[in-house]
Amino acid sequence: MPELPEVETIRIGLQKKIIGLEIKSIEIFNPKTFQGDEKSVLNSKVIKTWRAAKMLGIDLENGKSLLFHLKMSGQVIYQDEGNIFAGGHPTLDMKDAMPNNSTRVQFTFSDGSKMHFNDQRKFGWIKVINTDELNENKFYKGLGPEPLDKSFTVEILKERLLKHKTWPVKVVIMDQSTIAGIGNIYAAEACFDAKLDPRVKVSEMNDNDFIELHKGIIRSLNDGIKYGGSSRATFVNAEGEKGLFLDYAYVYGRKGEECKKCKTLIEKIEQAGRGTYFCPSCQKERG
DNA sequence: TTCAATGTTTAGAC
DNA sequence: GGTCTAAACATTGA
Repeated sequence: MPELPEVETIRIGLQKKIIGLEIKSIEIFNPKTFQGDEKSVLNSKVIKTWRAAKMLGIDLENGKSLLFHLKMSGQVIYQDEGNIFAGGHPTLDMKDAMPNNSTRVQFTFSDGSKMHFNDQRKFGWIKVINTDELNENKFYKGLGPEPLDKSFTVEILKERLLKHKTWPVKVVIMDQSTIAGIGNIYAAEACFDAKLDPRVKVSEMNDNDFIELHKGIIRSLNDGIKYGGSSRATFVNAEGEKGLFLDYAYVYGRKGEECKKCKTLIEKIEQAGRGTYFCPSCQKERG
């Protein structure tokens, strides 16, 4: 499940490869995945790549931009002479020949290299927009502050969270309009890191909780980037297999397993229709 | 066979 | 409008 760190890993990889290249052709295998006029992005140089929350952007010289959203099962796989670069949802077939049966869109660049947008569940999308109309994009417009930006301070976190005083902390940090880019996995991990019970309401948090949560969010996201960078960014062999992805998680997906810190069994509850994992001992509810 | 899983959008109820 | 719930999207695997 690609979240902010996975998308950032992809962006860093693409940045090194495609700046200055032109898209020569686009093959669309699943029409719903690609929105907009694909011809309008051909034969124009890539000038910039960027990321906002879990959205990836590629700006072109002709004033058009491509927006990507991987949703739950998207992957971006880039291939040039002898190299494969892949990021996103980890599956075994990532390292196989492309396109495969989850490939939805294929881009061919001016140097002959190819980029594939794979998406098992077809929830992800690619959109063509005018670069200067990005601010009108509904998703982009509604985003909260970037948690890895230097300007994201404890004060900002507190201010954003207090907009939803009655919400449980884990639910509120997943809300894209409150903070950008945190999904179910990192929300759970950030709470664990901050030793916060995910059910604690914002109104029940004290100053120390905000400080710890701020650290927890940044630490788990950075760990994710580090992890993505080291194990998936440039794999050429069997890396990218399922198990690797969540090996570093303390609580996510570990129901009934021992907490890595205190050996208490990890519990799972439901919050806002999503699974929440936590250690009942390390993450104590406030009194 | 049914159901949970994921991120986001959209719709509806209070 | 805030807040909450649920369905929808597509697919897989338990």
